[in-house]
Amino acid sequence: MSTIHDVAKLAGVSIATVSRVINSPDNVRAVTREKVLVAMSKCNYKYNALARGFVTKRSNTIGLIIPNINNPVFADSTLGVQEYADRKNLKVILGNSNYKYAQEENLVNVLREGQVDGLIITTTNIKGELLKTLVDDKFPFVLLFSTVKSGPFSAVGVDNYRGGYLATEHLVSLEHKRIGMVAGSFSMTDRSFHRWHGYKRCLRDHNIAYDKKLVIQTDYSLSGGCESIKQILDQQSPPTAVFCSNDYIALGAIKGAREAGLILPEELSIVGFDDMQTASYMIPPLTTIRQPAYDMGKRAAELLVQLIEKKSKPVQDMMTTTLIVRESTNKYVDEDK
Amino acid sequence: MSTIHDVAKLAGVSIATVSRVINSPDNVRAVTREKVLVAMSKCNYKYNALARGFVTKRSNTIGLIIPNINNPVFADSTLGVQEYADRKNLKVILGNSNYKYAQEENLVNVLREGQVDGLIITTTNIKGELLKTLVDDKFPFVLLFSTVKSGPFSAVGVDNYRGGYLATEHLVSLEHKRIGMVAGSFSMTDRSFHRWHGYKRCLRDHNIAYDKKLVIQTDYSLSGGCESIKQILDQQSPPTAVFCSNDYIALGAIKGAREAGLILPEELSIVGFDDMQTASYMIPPLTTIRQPAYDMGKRAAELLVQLIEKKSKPVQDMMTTTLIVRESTNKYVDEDK
DNA sequence: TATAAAAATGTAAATGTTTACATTTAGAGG
DNA sequence: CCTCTAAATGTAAACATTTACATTTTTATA
Repeated sequence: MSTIHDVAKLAGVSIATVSRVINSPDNVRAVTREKVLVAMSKCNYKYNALARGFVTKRSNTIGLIIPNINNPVFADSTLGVQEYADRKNLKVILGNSNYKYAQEENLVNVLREGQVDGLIITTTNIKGELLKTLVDDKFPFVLLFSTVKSGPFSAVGVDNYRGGYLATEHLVSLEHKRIGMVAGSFSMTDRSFHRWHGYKRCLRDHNIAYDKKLVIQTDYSLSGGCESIKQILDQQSPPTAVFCSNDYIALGAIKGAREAGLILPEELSIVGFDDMQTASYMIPPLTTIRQPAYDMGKRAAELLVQLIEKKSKPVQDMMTTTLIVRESTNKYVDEDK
Repeated sequence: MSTIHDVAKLAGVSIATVSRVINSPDNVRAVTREKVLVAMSKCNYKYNALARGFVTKRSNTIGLIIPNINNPVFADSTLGVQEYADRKNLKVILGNSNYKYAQEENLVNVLREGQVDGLIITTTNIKGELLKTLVDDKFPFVLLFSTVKSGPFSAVGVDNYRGGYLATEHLVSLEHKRIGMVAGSFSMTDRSFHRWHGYKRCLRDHNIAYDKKLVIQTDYSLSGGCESIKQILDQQSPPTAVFCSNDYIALGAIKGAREAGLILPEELSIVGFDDMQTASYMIPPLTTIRQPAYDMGKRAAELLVQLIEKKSKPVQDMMTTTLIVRESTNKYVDEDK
């Protein structure tokens, strides 16, 4: 492996000049630059980014921690992060926490060892020590799919409370009275928790009594959604509509409902959350609360870069959710009539 | 930021000893180790992985290049790679080529600058200069979702020809005579190409004439599948069964077929390829050719580590595909009867 | 207790860049 | 052709580790 020294010798210049043609070619005379370039290809020079990182204290790499790349909404946000990172010539290291806080801590610690200039974290535990430590150490990071509107760090998210409210309101407007919810476990993320509060509040605003038998917590998985809906459905007076914490759970729930013998959406309306890419390809196409995952990822990356370059104070960016009405929800029909 | 030197001074030992408690703690006496550990936490020492990488010429990071993280099958394989990488304390840098060879080249070049100890590549162009260069430079890499059974590099894949054959055979066994194919563009990957050959061969073996009007190439997207199936269906004698290059396309195709007014699977049978996680949650649940994406990712990572540690010669690992019969395929019914 | 062997620790060089500062060169204006 | 200024280039230190080798300490054995 040839180094900058070999190139310098071959080209008859100093190593500083070689370094300059790499980093600021405009500061070297055209003839010299040419000489160096020729020498470089002659000795098959490969730039050593590790050495550069060592001296500049920059790896030009950022870390992205998400719960699970299998969930399309996280895949979308990842794509957004990458898009912006590419533009800035940053690499992105991806880690899955699998909704486990311990795993999240572990990832952060590993990545912080100088491997990464900053972090984008979709956290599972907003209250954890982890974030405090990062703040204390002034380590650049931004929260993605954040639930907080203010704080000593940058964040991009969405008003989950409002999203939950919106979803429920849609169901109410379709004259449903018994509206259930399949919620992602509150212990796993508080996003689900806020959506649940929006759901409850909306019921109250419309004088519908909250019935805890219609709410179930599950893990963020297809099978979780499938099992849970069956449980909810299997009781005295089952719901006629269900709000699912996210589309992924909704996909499972639709399958579960069908397996329980229901016809959708006539006998059961379902609303999801996220608007993942395949939502409109589901049968029935899923009515859902859209959050702009791709844009959120992109924005998070942008904020992170600003932080790294110390160009800005922490910023919290809350994007808007929108109700996308498709065909998984239906006006309530009273079968007794 | 404190360094190994600060720790050494504080603990009253040499820097070599500090280095040893980090890298091979068993080689230092318990009392000394304790002293060092205490000193470390006292001055809030943070290990500098960049400096280590610089001297050891190892970043403990591998690169993973896939076409698109949005396709669940690539998400699955990514998870497999990460699982093994975690076990070996390796980080993984993820890059999306978006099925563009130029983007793939670019990613490889960036990552090779000493940032990465090895690469796992799901290539879009098996014939490209890229692989040759990597081989020439003896840079450790393994091909994932490879189509080649031998060569001067490690690879893990699946017999796509056989997979295509299997899928078609299933349709033939259901007595279909007009069997179409929605293929991913051959120029994008040769996996699709091989599946198509398997399809053709199977038709021939069963004395069914190949009709090129029943085959269409599209990009690997949901909308691609949706549009293409409509096109195929919209002709004189449309197919009664269609083999889709992958599940992602199949998901689009199912939507397209429905929009064209067909009832599935009675009026049109569809077979996919991949068996992505959501395949069994589709309506109808998708009959497909399973390839073990997660295991393939894991195996690829394993082979890469062996290559990096120079423990092995290149190995090609071909895993088996299996037909998973669900409900998107149906026995052919002749409506004229 | 003396000695040899093994274990623990220390010393110093090496790694491939960037960069502040110093020096040289080129070009402009008289 | 000289002087001055600006641009180009060179010099050398710094970065935080690892590691081969040397030295010291500990342990085991006679």
